[in-house]
Amino acid sequence: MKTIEQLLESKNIRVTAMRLLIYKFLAKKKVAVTLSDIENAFAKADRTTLYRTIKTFEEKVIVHQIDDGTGITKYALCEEGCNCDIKNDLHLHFHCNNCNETTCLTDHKIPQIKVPDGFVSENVNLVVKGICDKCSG
Amino acid sequence: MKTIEQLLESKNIRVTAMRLLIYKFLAKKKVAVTLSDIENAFAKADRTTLYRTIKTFEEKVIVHQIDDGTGITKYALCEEGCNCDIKNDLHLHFHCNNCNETTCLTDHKIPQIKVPDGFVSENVNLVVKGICDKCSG
DNA sequence: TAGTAAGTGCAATGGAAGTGCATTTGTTAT
DNA sequence: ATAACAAATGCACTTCCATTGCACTTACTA
Repeated sequence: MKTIEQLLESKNIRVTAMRLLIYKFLAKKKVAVTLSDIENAFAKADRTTLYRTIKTFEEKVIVHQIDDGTGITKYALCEEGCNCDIKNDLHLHFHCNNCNETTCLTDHKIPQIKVPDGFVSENVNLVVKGICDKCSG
Repeated sequence: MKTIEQLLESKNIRVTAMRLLIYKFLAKKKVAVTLSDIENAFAKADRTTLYRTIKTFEEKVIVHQIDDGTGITKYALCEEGCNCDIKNDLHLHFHCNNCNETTCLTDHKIPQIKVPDGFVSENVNLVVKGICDKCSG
């Protein structure tokens, strides 16, 4: 079990107080968060710092970006077994039309998609929308 | 073979010069277009008009909206057999990472996606990214 | 411990989406 | 045909999120 510090160092990211806090925040959340969510959680910190921290995490494949169709980009920690690189998230996401939360369904792999001749598939973005487990209960 | 006028009338949309032009523009294009694309094509017309025209078309299920992950919403004509309603496009889309164009793969249906217990799937957004036929040639 | 590279905060910009209101155009009933 | 009404269009403006430039501070390194 790596500490967060070790994780960051292993990816050549300098350990700072801010980054640890943001990492912990993301880890605590089970769902994908927007930049505003982070901003609200750390009202004292500047928006730019949060933005750039997330971008750094993204580059170093600590978080992945999710476009769930709300028009606002969300972010979630890459899981242990998450082999998404910068451009590819290989699992699917679920967006709840009720509570507006987006969840990573890490262990649900995206089925192989056939594309027409001449098209080369590099990666796939798949968002399922509906009602999540908390809201359907 | 319906004329465009007949098509619009059948959906209770008033036929105007602008709407005919925009429809023809969409029909000529094989790929999904952004509002800016339309704006550039009709420089004399006001952006608001184009915006509201597209929104009208969308409501009346003449075009469908596509979120291809670029952050900019695109629009494409619903095909003859396209049974997408306002909220659901049932086919998948291909986004070319090279030319940045998004194509409807109308005859490629989205496979059934399994979601965990408690989750209710209402619709699915699936965008395949890669290299399109024009760019891979 | 000085010097440098990276991180942070403030201010400002840009792009796309959306809205209010006045004006014009089209439709309908007399 | 034309008056009266409804819908469409154009202009101006606003909002929201994403992004960048620059100054300042903090952290690593020789």
